[in-house]
Amino acid sequence: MQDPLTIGKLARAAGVNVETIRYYQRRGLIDEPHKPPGGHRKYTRWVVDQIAFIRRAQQLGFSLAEVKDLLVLSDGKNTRKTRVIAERKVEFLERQIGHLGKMRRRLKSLIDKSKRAASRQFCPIIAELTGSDSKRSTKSGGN
Amino acid sequence: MQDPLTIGKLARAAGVNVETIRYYQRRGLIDEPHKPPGGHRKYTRWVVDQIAFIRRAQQLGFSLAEVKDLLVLSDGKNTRKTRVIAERKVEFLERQIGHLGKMRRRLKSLIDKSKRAASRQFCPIIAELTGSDSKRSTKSGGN
DNA sequence: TTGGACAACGTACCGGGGTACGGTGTCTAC
DNA sequence: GTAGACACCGTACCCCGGTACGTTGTCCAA
Repeated sequence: MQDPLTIGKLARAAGVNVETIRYYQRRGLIDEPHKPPGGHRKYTRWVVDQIAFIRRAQQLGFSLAEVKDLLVLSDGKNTRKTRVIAERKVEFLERQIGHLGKMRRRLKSLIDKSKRAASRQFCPIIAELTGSDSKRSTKSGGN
Repeated sequence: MQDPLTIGKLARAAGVNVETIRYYQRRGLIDEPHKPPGGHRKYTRWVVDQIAFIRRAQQLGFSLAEVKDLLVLSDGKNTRKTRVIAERKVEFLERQIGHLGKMRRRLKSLIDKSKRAASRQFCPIIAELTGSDSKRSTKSGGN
C-alpha cells in the first residue's frame, strides 16, 4: 500500500519483464488498475505477491489457465476444490512421466544393443526406426 | 517403385495428412520429387517408409530437427554417431523426468497435507503458493 | 469435352508463454 | 520548461508440429 509502483518498478520488484505483466493482464491473471485519464497506472505492492504466486504455481507445473483458477481460490477457504486441481495435475504429471519413461527405456535398450552390436555396419537404432526387424522384415511394405 | 503415388495416395498410405507431407518437405525431411512442368508430383513407395521412419523416431521422443539428422544416418553405417544422438536424448529425457518427478513429489506432499489439514479454512496448497508458511504467516492476510 | 476430384502453392492460424518493436503520450528532475 | 526516461498500446514475432483455407491449375473418367 505504502508506495505506489509504476509498471517498471513493479516488474523489477517482481523479477519479471514489463511485457510479462502486460501479458498476465491480458490473460486476466492480474487486475489492471484504473488508468487516470491520460496518465500512468499505479500498482500496489500486493501485485508483487500476486506475481510471486503465479511464478510459484508455474514451478509446480500449473499452466497459466490453471493458475487463473488457483488465484480465484487464493483466499484459502476452498481446500477441497484446490486439492482437486492439484490432484488432476499429479495425474497429468504421472502420465507424462510414464510416457517419457517408456521412451527412455526403449532408447536405453537400443543404445545397449548398439554397444553390443557385432558389426559397425549394422545399427540397431536405425534398424528400429526403419522397422527392419529380423522378425518382421515385410512390415514396411505391408503398411 | 511399382505404382507412382500422388500426394493424396501417399498421405493415405502413410497415414498422415497431405499438409503434413508438405510440411515435412518444407522442413527438408522428405525430398520433393521433380514436378513435371505444370503437373503433379509422383511419389514412390519408398517415401511411405521415410514417413514411417519419421513417425517412429517421433515416438521415441526425437524432434523433427533430430529426425532430420537421423535420416542422414539412415543407411545404418554410422552406429556411433547415431548412438550419440540417442544418448543425448536419453539424458534429456532423464532431466525431464527428474523435473516432473520433483513437481509431482511436491504436489503429492501438499495434497497429503491438505487431506490432513485440521481446518477447512486453511489450505496448505494455497499457503505454499502465497509463500506464507508458518514462519512468516502474515502474508496470506495481506493477500 | 466437361465436371468433379484432386494437386500445388502461399499464407494464416492453433496453443503456450512469453518477447520485441515502434510510435506516441506522460512524468519528473534539473 | 525541457530533456530523457519511462508508460501505453497495438501488433508482430519466437518455437513446435502441424492444420486450414483459398485460389488456381491439372488429371481422369464418362
